[in-house]
Amino acid sequence: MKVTISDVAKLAGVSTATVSHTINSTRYVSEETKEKVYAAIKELGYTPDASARSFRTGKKKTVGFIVPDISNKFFGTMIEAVETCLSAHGYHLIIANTKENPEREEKNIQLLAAGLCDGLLIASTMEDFDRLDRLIPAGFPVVLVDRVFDAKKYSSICVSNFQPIYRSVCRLAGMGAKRIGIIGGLPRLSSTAERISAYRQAVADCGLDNDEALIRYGDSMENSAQSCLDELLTQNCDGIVVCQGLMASETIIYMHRKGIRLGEDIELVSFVDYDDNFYRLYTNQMDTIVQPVEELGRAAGEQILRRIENPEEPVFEKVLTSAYRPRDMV
Amino acid sequence: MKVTISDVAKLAGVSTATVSHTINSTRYVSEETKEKVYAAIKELGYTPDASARSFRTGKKKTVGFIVPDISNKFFGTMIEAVETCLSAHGYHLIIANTKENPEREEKNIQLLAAGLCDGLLIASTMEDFDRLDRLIPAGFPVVLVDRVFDAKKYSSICVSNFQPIYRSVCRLAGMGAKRIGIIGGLPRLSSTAERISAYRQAVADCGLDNDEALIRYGDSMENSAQSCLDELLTQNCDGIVVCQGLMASETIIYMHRKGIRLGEDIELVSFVDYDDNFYRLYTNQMDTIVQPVEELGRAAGEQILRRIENPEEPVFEKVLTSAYRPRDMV
DNA sequence: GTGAAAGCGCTAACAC
DNA sequence: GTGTTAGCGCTTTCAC
Repeated sequence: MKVTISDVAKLAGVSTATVSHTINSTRYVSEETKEKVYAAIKELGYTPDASARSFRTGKKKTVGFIVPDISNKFFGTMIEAVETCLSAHGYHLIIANTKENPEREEKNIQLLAAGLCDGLLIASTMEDFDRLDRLIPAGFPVVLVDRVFDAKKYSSICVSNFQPIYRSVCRLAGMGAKRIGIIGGLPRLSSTAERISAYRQAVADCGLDNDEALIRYGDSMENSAQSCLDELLTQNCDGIVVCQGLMASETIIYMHRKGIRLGEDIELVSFVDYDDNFYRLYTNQMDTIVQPVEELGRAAGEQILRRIENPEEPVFEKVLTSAYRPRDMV
Repeated sequence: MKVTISDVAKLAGVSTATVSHTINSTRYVSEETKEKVYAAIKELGYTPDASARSFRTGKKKTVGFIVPDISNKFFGTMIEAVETCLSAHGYHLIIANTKENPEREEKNIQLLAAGLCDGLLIASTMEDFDRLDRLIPAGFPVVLVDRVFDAKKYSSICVSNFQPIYRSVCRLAGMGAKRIGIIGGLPRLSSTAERISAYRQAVADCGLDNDEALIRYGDSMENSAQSCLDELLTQNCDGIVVCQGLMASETIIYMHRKGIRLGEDIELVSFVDYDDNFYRLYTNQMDTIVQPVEELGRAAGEQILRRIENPEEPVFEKVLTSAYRPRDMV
C-alpha cells in the first residue's frame, strides 16, 4: 500500500505537521526530531504524493508549452532551452503539439489551463487574438512566444523580423537582383506579416519590381516550399528570400536538383535554423539569418516563472534581434 | 473566486454527486437534470479542477518521457509521435531532458515517478540497470525506449542494430575497402554495444583489418565526431561507418572541408536522421540507414498506455527494424 | 433517478 | 518546539 505522511508521523512518534514542516523546511524543527523523521521516511520509503500536494497548495510546479511543431528544429531547440530554465527552478514542462492547427491549439489551451499547469507558454498559430484570449481564465499566467499580437494583454518574447528582411532585400538588390521573390510562412502569423511588410518596403525603397506574384506563402511544414519555388521561377526571379529554416533547406535542395547555382544563377537569403549542420556548407553561397532561439526559450522560461510567482507585475515585452550573416567571402 | 462543483450543484438545484455523474457520464441522469446542470455550468463558467480530480482518482492522465537530448532531431521526431498518440487518448506528455547525464536522469525519474505521472517512458543514458531500477517504485508503469537492458523486467521498444551495421561493413568491403573505421555513440549504451559487436563480427567474417584503433566513440552531441574523424584518417581508413545522425552530418561537412570526396576517396555508410533534408543531397554518394523513429514513438506511446490501463499484462518487447538504403545508382 | 457524506494526502492556521 | 485539525474539490459508496 501507499505510505502516507501519517504513517511516517506514527513511526517517528510525531505529528503530521512536524513531518510536513521537516520535509519542507517551513518552520523550525529540532535536530533530534528531524533525525527521527528522516529515519522513519527512509525506513518506510516514503515519497510525498505530488498530486495531493498540488491539490492542497494549488501549485502544480508545471508549465505548459503550446508548440506549433515539435519536430521542427527551431522549436526543438526552444523547448530544450525552456526545459533547462524550468527544471533549474523545480518546474516541469508539459508539451502540447498543435501542428499549426487552431482547433488543436484551442483544445490544448483549455486542457492545460484547467488546473494542470501554473502557467502557459504559447507560440500561437491563431490569427485572431480574441479567440485565443477567450480560452484563458482571468489572471492565468501566460507568456506569448515567437508569435505575438497587437493587443498588449500578455507578456511576450519575440524576435524582430523587420530589419533582417529589409536588409536581405537591399543586399540582393546590391548584387544586381531586380525581381526578388519571397517565401513567407503562414500568412496569419504576426511574424510572417512583419516580414512581408519589410519586404514590400524594401522593394519600394530600392526601386525593384513590385509584383504580387513574387510573394508566396508556405506553411513551414515538410514539402511546402517546392510549389512556391516553381511559381517564383516562372516569374523569372533573380533573387529569393526565404522566411523559415525548413523551407530554406528545401529551397537549397530544389536548386541543386534543378542545377541552379546559388550565388551565381540566383541569389538567396534565408532564415535558417540555429546549429543545423545543413547550412554550414552553404554559407559562402547565400546570406543567412539566424534567430536567437535559445535565448528566446530561456527568456520565455524566465518570464513565465516571474508571472507565476508574481502575477501582479506589469506586462513585459521583449524583442530579441536576429543575426544577419552575409555570405562568407571566398 | 474559483467556481467549484458545489457552486454548480447549488445553482442547478441538485447534489454534487449528480453534477459529477453528469459531466463524467458515470451513472444515469435524466435529460432534464442534465440540462439544468449544463446550464449552470455554462452560466458559472465552471471547469473541473484537474488536480483535485487526479488527487481523488489517483489518475493524472500524464506520461513522463525521459529524453537524452530534446534538440536532437531523432528524439524530436520521437517526441512528436509519442505526443500524438498520448493526446489522442486524453493524456498529456511531460518532458525531461537529461543531456546524456545519468545524474539528471536519476533526479528526473524520481521526480516524475513521485505522483506526477501515471507512467514513464525512458530512453535511458544509464549503463547500470540496477541503478535505474532502484529509482522506480514497485509496480510503476515503465516502458524503455530505444535503449534497453538485458534484464527483461520492463517492457521495451527498440530498433535492431546488428543487421544494418553488419551489412554496412560487408558492403564497404564489397566496394574494396580494407580498413573500415567506425564511430559509435556513447560506449555505455546498449545500442552502441550492439553496433560495435556487429562491426567486429563483420570485420572478422570479411577478413578485413582488425584494429582497435579503427573503433572510435563520440557522444552524439554537437562537434563530437570531428576528433574521431581526425584519428580515423591518420589510420588510413578507406571506409567509415557512422552510428548516429548528428555525427553523420558532421562527418559529411568534415569531408567537404578537407576536400575528401565521398564515394571516391572514401566510402561512407551512416545512420541518418529520418526526414532531415541534409542527407537528401548525399544519397548517391553514401549508403544510409534510417531508423523508424515515428513508429518507435507511436509504439512507445501505445505500450505505456497499455501498461497504465492494464498493469498486470506480461512484459512486452518490440524490436523494430531499420531501413538500409544503398546509395542511389547514378 | 438522486442525495448525503466520507475521505483521498497534504499544508497551514491556530493553539499550547 | 510541536500537536490538532480543518479543509482544498472532487468521486463514489451507500442509502433511499
